[in-house]
Amino acid sequence: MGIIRKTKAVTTVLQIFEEKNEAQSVVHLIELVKDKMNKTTVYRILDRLEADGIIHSFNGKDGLKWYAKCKGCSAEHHTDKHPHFQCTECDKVECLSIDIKIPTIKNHKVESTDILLTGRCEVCSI
Amino acid sequence: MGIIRKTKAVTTVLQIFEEKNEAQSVVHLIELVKDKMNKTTVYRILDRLEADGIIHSFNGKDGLKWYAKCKGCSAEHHTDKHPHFQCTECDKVECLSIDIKIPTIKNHKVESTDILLTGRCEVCSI
DNA sequence: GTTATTAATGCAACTGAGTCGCAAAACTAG
DNA sequence: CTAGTTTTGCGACTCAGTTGCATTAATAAC
Ligand SMILES: [Mn+2]
Ligand SMILES: [Mn+2]
Ligand SMILES: [Zn+2]
Ligand SMILES: [Zn+2]
Repeated sequence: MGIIRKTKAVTTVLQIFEEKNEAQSVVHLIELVKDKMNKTTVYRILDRLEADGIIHSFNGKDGLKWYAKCKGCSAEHHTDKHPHFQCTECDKVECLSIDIKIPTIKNHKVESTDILLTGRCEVCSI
Repeated sequence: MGIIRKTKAVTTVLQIFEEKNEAQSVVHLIELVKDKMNKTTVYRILDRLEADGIIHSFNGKDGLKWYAKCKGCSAEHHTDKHPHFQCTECDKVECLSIDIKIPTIKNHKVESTDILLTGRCEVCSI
């Protein structure tokens, strides 16, 4: 599965991730490209890009869905797992390249870990 | 603010948390009491109970809002912070009383930490 | 117990993110 | 260029959560 055809819409969405180089909420993304494509298309393109290991998704503090570029993932192996930080002031999200140790929980099989830190970002904590 | 009047509806909601003694999704809670009160009332009661430090809220894996009883919190001090575990099979959520160390992130002021682990619970991992 | 005050509730309408089905358009292979 | 398949637009829909307002119920004062 995943991206098969490189359409104009796909290129437009990918360019946003390349240029801005930071996490994007779907709501914001839809706003950015609203003159170029339908919101349903945005959702579907993001789905395919994620299935291909090009971007990854997570939920922000207000429950909205966000996406950011992956580093070294493929359709088969989504290896780029990390926590996220969202600023309470400016709402920006950063992918954190820190490793947080999760202790084993007896009789439970942990399959995934979602960590969202919130607080003041570098710019907003001045 | 918080709970001021102990109404029938408030008592009903509180009883559910006392009896079941496990985390409840708002959607499930509304279903449980749908013959006794309006869904808006459920949302408002949960808000007030949370403001009073009696319950705490978090988002489950599918983005739905969940609540569970607090241990030792008050309206002023919400001290009962902990990660949650949601089963991918049965959807149940557990409050985990484990402590996960978050390293400091330079130039960032971390104010809160939301951790959701997903996987197989004790019952479902057999 | 009665009354006045104010908080809590019910109800209906609304909001907004995300989804679905289907016909039309755009790719790609041959 | 053509046929086969994927992608897109569009409109309608779903569903969790919210809002405004009129009504009801809890509490306190008397
Ligand atoms: Mn990330
Ligand atoms: Mn909990
Ligand atoms: Zn910021
Ligand atoms: Zn389970």
